[in-house]
Amino acid sequence: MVTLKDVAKKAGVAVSTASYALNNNPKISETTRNMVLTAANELDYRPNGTARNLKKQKTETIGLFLNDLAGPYYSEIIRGVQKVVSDNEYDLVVCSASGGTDSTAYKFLQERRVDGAVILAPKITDKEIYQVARTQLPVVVLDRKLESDYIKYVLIDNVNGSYQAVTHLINRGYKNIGFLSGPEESYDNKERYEGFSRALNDNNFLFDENLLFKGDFTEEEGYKVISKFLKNDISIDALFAANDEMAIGAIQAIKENNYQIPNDIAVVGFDDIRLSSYINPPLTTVRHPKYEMGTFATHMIFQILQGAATESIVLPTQLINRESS
Amino acid sequence: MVTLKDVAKKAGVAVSTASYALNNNPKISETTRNMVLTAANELDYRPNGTARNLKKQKTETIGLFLNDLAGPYYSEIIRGVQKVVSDNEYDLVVCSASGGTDSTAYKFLQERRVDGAVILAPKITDKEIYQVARTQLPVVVLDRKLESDYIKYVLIDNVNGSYQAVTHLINRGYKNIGFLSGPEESYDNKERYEGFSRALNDNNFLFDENLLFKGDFTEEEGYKVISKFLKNDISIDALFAANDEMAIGAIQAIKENNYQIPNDIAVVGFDDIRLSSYINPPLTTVRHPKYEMGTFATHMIFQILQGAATESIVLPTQLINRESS
DNA sequence: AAAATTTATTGAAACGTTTCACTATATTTA
DNA sequence: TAAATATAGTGAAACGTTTCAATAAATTTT
Repeated sequence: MVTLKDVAKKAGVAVSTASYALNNNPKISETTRNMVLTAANELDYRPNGTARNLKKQKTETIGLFLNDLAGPYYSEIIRGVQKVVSDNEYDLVVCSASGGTDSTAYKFLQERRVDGAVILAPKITDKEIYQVARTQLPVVVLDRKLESDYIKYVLIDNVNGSYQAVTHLINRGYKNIGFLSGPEESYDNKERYEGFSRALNDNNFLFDENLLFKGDFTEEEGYKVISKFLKNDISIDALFAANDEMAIGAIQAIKENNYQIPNDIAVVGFDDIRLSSYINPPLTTVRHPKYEMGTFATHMIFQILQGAATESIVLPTQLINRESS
Repeated sequence: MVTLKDVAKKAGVAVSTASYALNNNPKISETTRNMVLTAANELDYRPNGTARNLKKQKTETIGLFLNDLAGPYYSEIIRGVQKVVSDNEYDLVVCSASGGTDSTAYKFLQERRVDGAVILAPKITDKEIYQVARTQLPVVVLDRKLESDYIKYVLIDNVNGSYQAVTHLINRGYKNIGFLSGPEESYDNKERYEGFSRALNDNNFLFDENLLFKGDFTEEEGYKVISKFLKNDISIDALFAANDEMAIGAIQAIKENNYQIPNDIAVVGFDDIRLSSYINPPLTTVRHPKYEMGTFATHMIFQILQGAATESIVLPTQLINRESS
């Protein structure tokens, strides 16, 4: 492994000179700089990032920590984060947060291997986030309402989004609206249920607890739960799913039971994932600005790193009317 | 920032003792270990990963370098890589390779911030890969045929896959088969074209150069190119697209021009992305084992790290027959 | 021509760990 | 009881950089 010391020796200068030369410090004369550069070239020298990071006490790297690296849902958020990180000439690493306290996410946060973090990973607890956040490690969360000097949030208006979706169903004349729920502890799920409830209340509907279906945000579970329900009963004429994945599973189940969508049963989802516009029938859903979540969140990280003030924000949603309702 | 020194001072022991204690070295007595542990707790000590990495000369981190972090195509590969990395109790970071020599991927490779790399990023040149690969940084490539002591590849049998797809079209009686191509310099594209050509040859078809459509692997471009073609001409009865994204764009174009799929024009894609089975009509395509690409590649990395022998491999593909052909 | 300033280079400390080689004490063996 | 061994803890070097403070040489100012 060739180090700066080797380069310096070969160039016949001090290590410090070599360092300055390679970093284009103006104190170094043109001639010595060239000597160092050629030496470095000939030896095929590569600076050691770890050593630099240790000395400089920063990594110029932002971490994006996700529960599931591969979720289709995240694509646009990743793009947004990537954009702002590169604009600031920082690096981005995306890490998994599954696996609790020995997840990569947790380690990277604890061990200061990033200078800032965008978190969309319910598995990381509030407590852990409070522990790691500080000036040199600002955190922006996308999956909960958490705030302190170094912690900000970027959320979407879940309540309003589902309120609109459900109101839309009511306006179209649907009477018995089911709720296909995500995991109970999920912040997004809770908020979406809240919007659902409020819309019912405001229209003097009362909610039949039997129409609350418990899913887990996966297509598979949406399919299973609704299949099972339709075997015995068909007391719903509309279904609001807490996310698109489950809505897509539900649609599958409904079609397999030979009900018409939206005539017999209407379906509305939440998220507007790519798939939603391609399925049959195309899914009515609540769109939210995923790319912007990424850009805003990352922008906030850099604001905090620079000591500037920032405010947490809640982004608006938009109902996308398609043929499933 | 509380360091090991602070912990040692508080516990009244030497720094080395504190280090041994925290790392559960058996040389340390139960009592001192506890003293150190309580001190660490009280001070809320977090070890500095960068310092440890520097000293240990390794990061226990594997990098997965992708052209586009957000591509839907990558999901399963990521899952596969993640699996094997966690099984080996290493960490995974996924980084973008867009941006050439100042991409994060390039920097991480150069600066030894990972101990091994899985690369699926045509933007990183062969030369760069040759430069960085070595015992302490084995590389497995998924997008080209590159090999040395520390570089292995995991590829899919592109030629055979498209050969089968095209043979399938011929067997069904299609006569005028177009090829919707990806970027010309893409390894995958070249191989897929090769399989296409061979299938035509072996069946004594000769290829009309006018039926070679130049796309870039995106849905949008597939749509545009085929739309334009269908405006003037309809001399094809089948289309083989070098990937599913373009096939999906083509299907859209064909439907908009009021041709029936597969009666007027059949379409076959390559990759079997999730969307392909949901669109209308469901897309016939060539499936390849993405998850396994990830697991095999990562497994090979660890083999090399442990000084064991490994062989590059080519994985088989499978024709998935759906209603678009 | 001496003093002051600028320019180019350097040695050494520091970043926060790990780990080798050593010492002091306690325990066992002959 | 002396010698040998085991146990528990320590000091210091090392990992590869960056950067401060110091110095030497060259240039400018008085």
